[in-house]
Amino acid sequence: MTEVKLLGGQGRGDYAQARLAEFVANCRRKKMAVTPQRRAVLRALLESGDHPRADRVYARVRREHPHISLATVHRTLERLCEVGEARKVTPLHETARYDGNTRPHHHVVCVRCKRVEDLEAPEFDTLLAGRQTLGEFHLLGCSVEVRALCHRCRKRTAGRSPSAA
Amino acid sequence: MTEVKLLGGQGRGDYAQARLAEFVANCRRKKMAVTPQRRAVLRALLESGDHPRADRVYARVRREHPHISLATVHRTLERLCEVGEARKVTPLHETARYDGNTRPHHHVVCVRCKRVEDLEAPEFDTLLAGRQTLGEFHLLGCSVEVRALCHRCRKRTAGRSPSAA
DNA sequence: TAGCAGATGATAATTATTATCAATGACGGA
DNA sequence: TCCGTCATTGATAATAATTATCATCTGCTA
Repeated sequence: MTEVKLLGGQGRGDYAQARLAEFVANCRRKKMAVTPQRRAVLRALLESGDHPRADRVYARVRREHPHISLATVHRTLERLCEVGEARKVTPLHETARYDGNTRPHHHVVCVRCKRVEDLEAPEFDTLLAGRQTLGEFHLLGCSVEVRALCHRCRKRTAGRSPSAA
Repeated sequence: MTEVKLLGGQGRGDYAQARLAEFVANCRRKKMAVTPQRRAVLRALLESGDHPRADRVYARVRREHPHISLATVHRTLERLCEVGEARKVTPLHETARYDGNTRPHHHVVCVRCKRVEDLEAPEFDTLLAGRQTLGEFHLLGCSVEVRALCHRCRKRTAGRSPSAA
């Protein structure tokens, strides 16, 4: 059986404090303004151990910051992802794509042009194969999305590291 | 190096014909009406080897079927996924979720309530570790989404197999 | 501390998807 | 083969999430 570990919502307390301090330092380094709104959005994100949608973050930030705009929350979350302070748990293509191939398979997605190709990689499936459950979860299967740059996009892309990592 | 294989757009010609015949048979078995629209949508999906969005499918279907409604295309694609004739290449939660945890990790998502938990599974990453490219793709990393049922949802869910597989 | 580039708030616009509902047509039974 | 029923369709309105716009404001460097 392979090593897989569920992580509890560990984004609380000290961790949040440390990350917030790091964030300020990183902003200074990157010449990115440290505004109260940005701090508040990141704090709200770190304090909610789950994976909130923008509107949940908005609701939480408003408790301390009643004047913040929803647009700012959206913008800030995107910004945080760009600079590597957060991750967006969504596929690279925002809108639904459909696939007529019903055999089990995974996908490679170009992070730039969002082109999707099918990928056969039975290894991925075998990793969970022996396992029925994980903590309180009853496992059904898994989908792997391999992030990549296609040939064409690679030629045109300068280094903008964290957003793709 | 592990066995991973890119699949070309193999959804053409004979394959489409066979799948279409199967589809009709499956509909009969499941008492689901076989309408020209449904046939056309599935054919369009099979004929486009890529992973089209609903609007692309709509555009293609309209060439033969100028009166079809966009709503029907959306409905039909969803329906096809429900009965296992197609797959939706999108996370289970439609709207963006954000994650303040910047360590590399994956996710478990409950297919019913869409709850997301972090998952540490280095094994997944090692599978691609030795590999720089895959066909014309330059690899960057991968995200695994493990589909599961959380404890609470499991208790309330009757068997509706294909949509979750 | 002044000035400016970048950030914000308010709001409009856009985009994808779903809901509504009357009209239609697929399909099992006569 | 025809008929009645009920799922499906088309047209359109509604919803929901996100992005664009733009005037105003504010961190930050000099």
